[in-house]
Amino acid sequence: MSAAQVARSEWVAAAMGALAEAGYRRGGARSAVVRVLSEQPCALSAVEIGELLARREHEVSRASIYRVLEELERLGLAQRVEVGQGIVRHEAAGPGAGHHDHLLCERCGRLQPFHDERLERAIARLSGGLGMVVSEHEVVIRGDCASCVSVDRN
Amino acid sequence: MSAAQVARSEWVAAAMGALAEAGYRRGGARSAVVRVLSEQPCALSAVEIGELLARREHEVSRASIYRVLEELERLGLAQRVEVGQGIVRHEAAGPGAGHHDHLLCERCGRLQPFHDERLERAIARLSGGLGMVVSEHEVVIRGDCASCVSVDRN
DNA sequence: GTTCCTGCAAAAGATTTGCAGTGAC
DNA sequence: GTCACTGCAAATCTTTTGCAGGAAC
Repeated sequence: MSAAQVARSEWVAAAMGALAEAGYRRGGARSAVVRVLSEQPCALSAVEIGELLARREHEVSRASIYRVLEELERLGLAQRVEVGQGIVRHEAAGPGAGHHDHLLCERCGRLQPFHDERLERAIARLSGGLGMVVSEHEVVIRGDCASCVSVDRN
Repeated sequence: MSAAQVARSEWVAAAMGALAEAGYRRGGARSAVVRVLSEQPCALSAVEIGELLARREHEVSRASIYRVLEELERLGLAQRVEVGQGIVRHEAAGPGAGHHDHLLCERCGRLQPFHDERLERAIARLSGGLGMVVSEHEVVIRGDCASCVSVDRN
């Protein structure tokens, strides 16, 4: 099991624990959404989550997906990532989920995670002086990804 | 006239020029939207732009606002800022508009601009090594703003 | 006069809500 | 047995599109 997989299974445990502690019971839709989120490298839209679930486990209603995502976000276990096309994407967040930021290709729409220590330090330092209780941050870098640019050259 | 106001009027001129150069004529809705954007310190939603215009100039149809914003974004004169509630906000961007990043209060929903040189440098340095042609970036820091926190203390 | 710009109305999506049945505890 | 969870259908809201009249050039 890779380090990332271990971290992800820790996130599943943490998420289920936090949900239980908040008085939620563990219905099928809820754990299915948690499981799907834990396996993704990057953010998914509610529709994509629904499609994945339909394909790999069993159909879960769109409304339930939205409700579960809302709960997870309220508890700080998931994070909204809003980037392009008016669609909201969601990904695992909080303890065990591993923070990352995002690269968005403006041509193909692909969203990729990345991480940079220097950037994180700059934000941490900055956060101290804002007069605001900072809970999280998000960086989106937009441009044309390598594969789109190389297609262009042909 | 303050430095910011000068910059903003430069942006209006640049935007109108770029639009003209791209073959657009100057209809009422288009210049009204450009003017409203130029006066705002931070991003507005299409609905908010419509309300401001209705109050201060004259009613502009929602569809036209969306069309103008789309043109401006295609020309790099405006930028989408997507942050919470599935609503897309828009703000002036490009030459004369002054880049800034965003602070979002998760309690009151207020969006404020901020700028930090160290952060910009970290992102510029990072962008070089991504294997991607970077066109812009956006940083959103979320948390509870000073006024919301002080309300809490009372 | 031609071509572009706008507003209106309808359409298309995404997200939320109300309600009744089912399942967890 | 009670209360929470889920699915379904309807409602809401934002954004997009088609079309006809009006305005810029």
